Amino acid sequence: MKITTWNINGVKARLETALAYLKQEAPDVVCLQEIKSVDEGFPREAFQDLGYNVETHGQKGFNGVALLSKLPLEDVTRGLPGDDGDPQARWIEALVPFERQMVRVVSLYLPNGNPIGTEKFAYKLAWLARMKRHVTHLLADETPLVLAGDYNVIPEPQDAKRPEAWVNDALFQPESRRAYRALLNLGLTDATRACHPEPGLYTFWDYQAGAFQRNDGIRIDHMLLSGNAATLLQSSGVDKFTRAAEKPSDHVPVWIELSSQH
DNA sequence: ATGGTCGATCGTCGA
Repeated sequence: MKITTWNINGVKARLETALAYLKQEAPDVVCLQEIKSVDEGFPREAFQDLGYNVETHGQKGFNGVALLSKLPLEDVTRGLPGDDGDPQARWIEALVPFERQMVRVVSLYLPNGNPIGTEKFAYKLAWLARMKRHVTHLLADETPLVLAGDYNVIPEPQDAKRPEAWVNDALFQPESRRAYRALLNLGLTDATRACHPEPGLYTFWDYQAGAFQRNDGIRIDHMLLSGNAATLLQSSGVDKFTRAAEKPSDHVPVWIELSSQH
């Protein structure tokens, strides 16, 4: 089973780009972030025509996440549990049939948190703490867990072409990185890093100042796997070629292949 | 040091 995560930076602006990619790569499950659409405005029929079941958690203007799956999605949860008053649409989880069992898949869009020293950064850290609490609950279940999305965290210096350029950015703050490590320390595996230990692998390049042409990127889109999901991990990849196409997102798709066969 | 580019929406914020 191939699972892909992609921050598409607006589903309306990216519709033709996204459909062409999905037609070509045909992942079984797709986790989308930054759909920037309300649920009623999401072009679900276009994805259904490619054979996907569609579940969205959107809001007006910003944020918004979605799950697409060729097999039916069950037990859909919208919103990160732990704060019913949070209006920001950044989390959707569901169960997906896999072989003779189920896998729990999450599409998440972690807060950016810039600028540091503001309520936006405090919200990012609070969100990370809330995510850790919820993931702890999810891990108490034996269902394999895949946490896919835009984490807005540069885990290590090797995850940036120019780490020195990010020292005052919320994505590379010690507090952000510490909270991300605390997630990993629950027993999660960074699937991309597990398959590709070498530095220089990025998932985001700013639109500005020719960042992609200079390969001035960062790795902030991650797939974290529970232990029993990591056992199923066969391969992973980052589809950098999409960043060079017409009307690209500033993020590229990240994928994993899961199977119990060797 | 500043501005540089996109998307949603239509002046300006968020990234």
